[in-house]
Amino acid sequence: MMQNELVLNDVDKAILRLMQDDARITNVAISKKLKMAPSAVLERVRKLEERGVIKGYTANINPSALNKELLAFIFIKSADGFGCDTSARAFAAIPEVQEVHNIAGDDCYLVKVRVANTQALMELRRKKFSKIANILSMRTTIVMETVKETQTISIT
Amino acid sequence: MMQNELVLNDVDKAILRLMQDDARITNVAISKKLKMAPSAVLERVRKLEERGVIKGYTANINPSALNKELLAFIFIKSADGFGCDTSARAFAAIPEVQEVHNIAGDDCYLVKVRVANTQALMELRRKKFSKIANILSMRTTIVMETVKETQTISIT
DNA sequence: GTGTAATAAGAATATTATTCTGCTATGTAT
DNA sequence: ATACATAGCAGAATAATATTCTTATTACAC
Repeated sequence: MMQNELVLNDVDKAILRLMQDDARITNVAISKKLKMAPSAVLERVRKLEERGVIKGYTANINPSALNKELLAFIFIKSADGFGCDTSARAFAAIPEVQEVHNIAGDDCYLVKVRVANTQALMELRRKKFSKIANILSMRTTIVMETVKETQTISIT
Repeated sequence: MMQNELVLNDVDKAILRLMQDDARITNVAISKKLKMAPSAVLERVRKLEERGVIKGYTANINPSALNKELLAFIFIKSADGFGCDTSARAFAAIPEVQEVHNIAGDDCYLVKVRVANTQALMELRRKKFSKIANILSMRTTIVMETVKETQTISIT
């Protein structure tokens, strides 16, 4: 039998902690920290990838280096029916859109976007969002300062 | 002279694109795609790291594998004075908090949290947030479905 | 021209990744 | 209890990669 599809043991968690902290850590480094053989670590990492526990690896780039210093959240009311995420997919297809969430309470979406400046934000709204059907209203909130921004999940 | 502190050329951008897409890509693989020597790529990657263009590398972990399936945004009004981010730092120190933004318009914070379920969210509010001084009010918005969630920046 | 700095290639070496084999523990069916 | 299958890990051998160092080239300032 196998029922370990969803179960992570302590070794898995330790690996995830290390790779979440530094995705470019070597297998050898992991194996030393965990006092295991590199081959055993490799096997576990592969299984974590195969099982979809690890979805991928990303480099975190400084937004200002790419002249993308303006972060904003846009609340969008849409005429999409229940279970229909047509406009959500359209939002997601825009490169400047980092996140699209269907939020409770107001039958609307919360969209996180990152652009160069307020002018670019205006252009994004006019040229990209305005083309998307079903949008009833948009409310934009601009971020003045970001104190913390990670995707890190606390592994206990 | 050197004024390249902030300037990225096409090679840099190509490297960033590749590493943003897959942070565990090898130097050799990058060098083949870019038709360069591995040593040259390595030198550029190191400089990107040193200059802070690349802030780090992260493994993207499936939240449901870690039983963190509830995402929520909390809008917090605080009595912090201007330029004072005492409570923001307190928010950032909480492991379940993934993002803390100082947003315009309502002298308040937008905090993104990831927890197991609604019960855990309640506990987080009671045990962690309620201890933080200066909080005037909190409004929580629960995410029902996430259509897109990345930190990826479009590199043009 | 001359010097300097940045950039990249190439070769040599160190380190790591990967594969494969075998061992052990665990659980299951007979 | 015995036999069998499976998961997990270690160890060794080999393939691949990372890293260092040297050299060449270019661009640019003086």
